[in-house]
Amino acid sequence: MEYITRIEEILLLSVWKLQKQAYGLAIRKHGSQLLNKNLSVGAVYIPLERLVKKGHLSVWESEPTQTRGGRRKRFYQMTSKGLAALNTVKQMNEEAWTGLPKLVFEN
Amino acid sequence: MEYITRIEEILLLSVWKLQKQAYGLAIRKHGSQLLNKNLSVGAVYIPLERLVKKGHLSVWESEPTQTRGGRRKRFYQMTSKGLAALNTVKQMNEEAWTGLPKLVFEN
DNA sequence: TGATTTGTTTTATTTTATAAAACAATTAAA
DNA sequence: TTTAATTGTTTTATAAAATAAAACAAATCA
Repeated sequence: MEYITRIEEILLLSVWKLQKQAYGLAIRKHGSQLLNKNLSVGAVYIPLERLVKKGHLSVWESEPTQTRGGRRKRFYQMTSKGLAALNTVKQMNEEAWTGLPKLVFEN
Repeated sequence: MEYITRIEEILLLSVWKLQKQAYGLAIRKHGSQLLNKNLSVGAVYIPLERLVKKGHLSVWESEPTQTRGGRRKRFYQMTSKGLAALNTVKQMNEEAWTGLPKLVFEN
């Protein structure tokens, strides 16, 4: 079983969250918020296209809209394979975190 | 805030789980079980040393033991910085997973 | 003393992540 | 109607991370 990287998980979660609004820059914004860190443009588009290539996402392009700079957008959509990968990583995480000694912090 | 990679998370979780038994090969075995995938030796030792360098883990070397092949071991131990990083990734994950549309699978 | 076992380190390569710049197409403003 | 601003994607060049495989090391067993 191949596992997905952290950025792939973030992007899949973002696409799933944004549903019909999941295009590059929106995904970038959402992912940056999740990570609390400004993702660069390339840091988003490149793994997004990799996810498409691997079959975790599918893609369709919209028409331009009549707002300033409203170019066509490249929308991403989860595939069942993508959903399955997200589910796998979730289960893996839950498993990894069970039965652990508590984390204790002395600030 | 820098975030840790998936393999770093797995390794930190393994070290924390194994407590006083956390040396290279044991970590490799535990991490492989978590990922359900055979991690190669390099896939473990290299990021482990990176975690040491970054201050998430500390290290001490044991004496050899009187069992066959019982060489000295290089034991890893969580630092407070490592615990904090684990905690951060946990919170990030919980946040990312809340308020999401349910994952539904049609098998 | 040679084989086996357990362990770490090194090397070479592929994959991923990233920043930054380039490119494109739209509307707003001068 | 030309120029500027805006929103968006693609490309490029580089650094960092992941990985497999081989090399190396030191112990006991037969």
